[in-house]
Amino acid sequence: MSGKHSLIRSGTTVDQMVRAIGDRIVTGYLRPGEKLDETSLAARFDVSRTPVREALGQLSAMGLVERRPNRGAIVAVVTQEHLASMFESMAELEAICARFSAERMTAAERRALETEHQASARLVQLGAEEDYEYFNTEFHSRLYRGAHNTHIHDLTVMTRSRLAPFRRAQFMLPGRLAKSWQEHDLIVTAIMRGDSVAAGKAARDHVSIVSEASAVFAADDRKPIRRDVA
Amino acid sequence: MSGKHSLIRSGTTVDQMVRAIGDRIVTGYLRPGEKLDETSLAARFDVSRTPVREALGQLSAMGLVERRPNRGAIVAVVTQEHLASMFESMAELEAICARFSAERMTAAERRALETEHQASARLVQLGAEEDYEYFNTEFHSRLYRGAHNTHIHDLTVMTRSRLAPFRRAQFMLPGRLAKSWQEHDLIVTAIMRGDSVAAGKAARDHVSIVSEASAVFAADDRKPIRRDVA
DNA sequence: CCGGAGGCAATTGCATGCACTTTTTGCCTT
DNA sequence: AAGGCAAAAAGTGCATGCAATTGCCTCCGG
Repeated sequence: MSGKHSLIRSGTTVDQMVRAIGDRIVTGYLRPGEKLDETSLAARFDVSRTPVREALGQLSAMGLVERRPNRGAIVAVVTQEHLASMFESMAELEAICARFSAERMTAAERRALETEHQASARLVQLGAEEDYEYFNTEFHSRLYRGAHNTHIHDLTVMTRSRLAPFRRAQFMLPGRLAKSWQEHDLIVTAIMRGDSVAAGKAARDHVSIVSEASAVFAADDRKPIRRDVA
Repeated sequence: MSGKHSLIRSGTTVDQMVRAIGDRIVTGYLRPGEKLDETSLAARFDVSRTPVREALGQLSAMGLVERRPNRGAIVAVVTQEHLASMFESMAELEAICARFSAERMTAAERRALETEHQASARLVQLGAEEDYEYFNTEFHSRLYRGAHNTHIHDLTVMTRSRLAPFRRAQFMLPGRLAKSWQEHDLIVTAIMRGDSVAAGKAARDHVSIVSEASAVFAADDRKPIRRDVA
């Protein structure tokens, strides 16, 4: 949510805290279950506890942080079951975006999607994981925007960010890039010919496969939590 | 979001404020665009500004209020376009829930759904708007829970609450109760026979119709508030 | 009569302080 | 030595205070 605000280079300390802490969670620098001590965070960012508290409250409202009254906040811990439910939701949301994209993308949007997608083929050949990941993100963002529905866009982006910590691992899997590109290709092809049903299905399958890949890592990765905020 | 927390009879002042203010927004007591003055709210609920501020921050993260740095908070104003996008999203979300419900509801859940639905027929005959609305909410909640997917559940509940201010008006439309019941009946029937496609379609259509009904009211009803939002 | 500069009141943003809750530590008992 | 209890330490929750920003009002010049 708050889609428009996230673009703003906000001056308020609270928003900076939300972004700072949120980023660290989403990028996996802060791991699920890790304790978020108000005083330490305040010291770490050189602000008072108030903005940190407000930020934790907002992150809690977003689901990234879990707050136990009087007992502090921790990075939200997701159970296997909840993780699965998020991936399943993600698949459905992406399916909706792809379906709507197939029906509603403007000519310019279709062109841009296809162009960028074709360009990314080069990155697959080179095995440029990092760069491909960037294109991958951009690719999916195009689908979300192409749906021309701000609320679905917000829900999807939000869900995606909550899944982010569990997705990074997948790229270590060998052959993943080529597979991903082919799946994208199915989606693009369907969208280009305006086949909303096929686009939806292709997008859903794409996420499902990512989900399976990530689930493997989610299983073990979770034990060694205790770690201090630097 | 924060699905589990919302059930807790939370002792913390901030959560009480979130519920108090959030309820007033959702029920339409506070209208979109209305100014939310920290000091007044603090005085009104007899707490200091701090919990009010935190509550406003969280509500802002949820999208119920809009916050302009240094310029105060207002109840979120939704444009016609955004409203439409939320209704469309709602239709898709409900479709997903109905689809999953058709596939996954336990025997007990199906039984309860059908029983309650049949019981509500009586309320239609009586024209008991208020009571029917309660059943209606319960009916939809059953669908969300029946999907057995906590994240979809959260997204749906959240979207529903944001639409709440725009839905109340629809019940003034004559014949609405009977129509609503018949649409519910289509959904229930499809779910009972495990027809996920039909259930999804019926649910989507149901919301779409509500959407059209509400749009009428959204059009005029909203002017006299103070629309200084860009 | 209109438009803009300056100042004032109102309001927000953040820091600090204090009370209360939880957790830890150390001692005593068994 | 293990368990339990109590006091201290740590950390959270909320109130209050002060600086900073905004919006308004006035007054002046054109």
